[in-house]
Amino acid sequence: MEKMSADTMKDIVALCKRRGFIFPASDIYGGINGFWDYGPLGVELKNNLRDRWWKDMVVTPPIGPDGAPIEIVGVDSSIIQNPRCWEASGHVGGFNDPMVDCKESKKRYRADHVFVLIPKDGQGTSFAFDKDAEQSDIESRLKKFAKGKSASDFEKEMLDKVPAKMFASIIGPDAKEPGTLTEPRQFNMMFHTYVGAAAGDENKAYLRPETCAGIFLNFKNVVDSSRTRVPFGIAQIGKAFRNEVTPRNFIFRSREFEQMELEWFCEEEEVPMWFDFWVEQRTKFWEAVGIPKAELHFLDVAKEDLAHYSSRTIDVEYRFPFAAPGFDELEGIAHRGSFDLTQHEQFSGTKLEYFDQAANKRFTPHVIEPSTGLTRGVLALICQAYTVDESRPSGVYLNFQPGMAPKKAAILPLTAKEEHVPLAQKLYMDLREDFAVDLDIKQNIGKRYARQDEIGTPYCFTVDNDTISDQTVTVRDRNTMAQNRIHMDKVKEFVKDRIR
RNA sequence: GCGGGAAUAGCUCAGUGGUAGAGCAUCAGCUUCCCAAGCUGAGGGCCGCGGGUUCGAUCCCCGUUUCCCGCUCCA
Repeated sequence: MEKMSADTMKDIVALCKRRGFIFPASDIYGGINGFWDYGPLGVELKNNLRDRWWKDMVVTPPIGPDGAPIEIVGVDSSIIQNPRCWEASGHVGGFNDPMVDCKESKKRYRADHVFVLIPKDGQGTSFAFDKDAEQSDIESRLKKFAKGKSASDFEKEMLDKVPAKMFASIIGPDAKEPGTLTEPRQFNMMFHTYVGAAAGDENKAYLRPETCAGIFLNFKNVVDSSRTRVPFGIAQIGKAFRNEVTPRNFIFRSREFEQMELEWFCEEEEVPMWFDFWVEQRTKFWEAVGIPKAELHFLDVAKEDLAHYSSRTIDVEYRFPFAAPGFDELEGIAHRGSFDLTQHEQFSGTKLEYFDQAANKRFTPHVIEPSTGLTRGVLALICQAYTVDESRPSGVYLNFQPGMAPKKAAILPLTAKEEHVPLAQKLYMDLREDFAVDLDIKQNIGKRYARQDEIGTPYCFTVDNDTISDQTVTVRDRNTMAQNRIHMDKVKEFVKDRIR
């Protein structure tokens, strides 16, 4: 397989559009930044990955360390919730960073990460510094530009606390002239909307920036209604929305995306064991859907980079072509502690403790969260499958793991002759009861194989003259292009054996 | 949000101040017992959108949107 590069992305994007996997949203209007639509094959691929995740999590959850299957149930919560839930989660206050741009240095700063030295006498210019600036740098800069004043002549104030009218006299951290800093602008990652006809602050609501909140909000409902016992998990798949500053890299960072999240509730003492368990399980999942372990990277997120709620996070990263030879995040497995349940308990006034009847104790479970982007997963599958092969007519094929392929098989009469078509139709009608399959009658066989290669169909079953006499068809393998004969009655079993 | 580049058929791209082309794809027919995407033909674009200059703009200028690259950002 050819080495991945940033250029590969262009070819992948073109193929995705040409063959109906992914289109720009609002394409005929010129698109809209950060939004993408899934076409006929894209939606099949996405559903396959989604269904596989759901099956592995909710329908047939993994075997636990004690040898018994663990317990996971699903929910499907609303995208819009009571806005107070986002205050509890920290999204309203937490990701509302005021940003400042410098017109001179073209740099952007978080206003709460920059401090300003303001002259105590109110005269002359003020100096802005990054919060991590070295004391020696501060002094040398003052010596150079402060006209005889020293550090003791200044008051320190964070930039986001400085009134906007004073900005004209501030020299930015990387600037030489005063007045180049723009006024702080709020960058809130959450989309907001209004519930009801009248638009006003009192009915402002948010589109969820992640699906997990809907799980925590329903923790009590699930426990009360489903006979689940800690340890157990609640899974959810759904859309989430983030007003990304810069959507980039095709569907990798988009403003509307789809998540598959599991919140695993357990006792605090068992967290390390379950954490390792989930890292292993999730790795197996990605391998099973066609991502080799060699293309994955496990990043133990450094303490200083951890989200406020997490004491440990492992990012499962994939070698996306735009990141190669590096990696970018595909899934995050986070220990969220009891942060969410505690927060929602406080903000809602509803007890979210768990009562263990056997041990007769009451506690707030800790949470391990394997959270992955379904749409990022789709991109990873496409990138992984994309294989250049100059020797074949299509020049490229998609090497999907058969279970993930949008079409599991194509049924092709070798010619459009009367004898071949009815047999192919019969096989098609039989197979489509169980699998997504194509029946393609038109044009010569080479063209049809090439077309199936390009959309990643793993098997082509071809009806020829021998089929008429002995009911066998050829199976043509996408990756090897090799052919074998099997009986028509065995075709369904053949496919079934290979798609899991 | 900043800087740079790009925008012409579904895709990849040529092209010229006088209202457009190729290859592939799609469709029809032919051919073909298996990679021959071979042969013949057809459909398809007010050249991203809006302004300006000009007798006339796909081409020159400005704005805008989208995409790509680099920053920034990514709780």
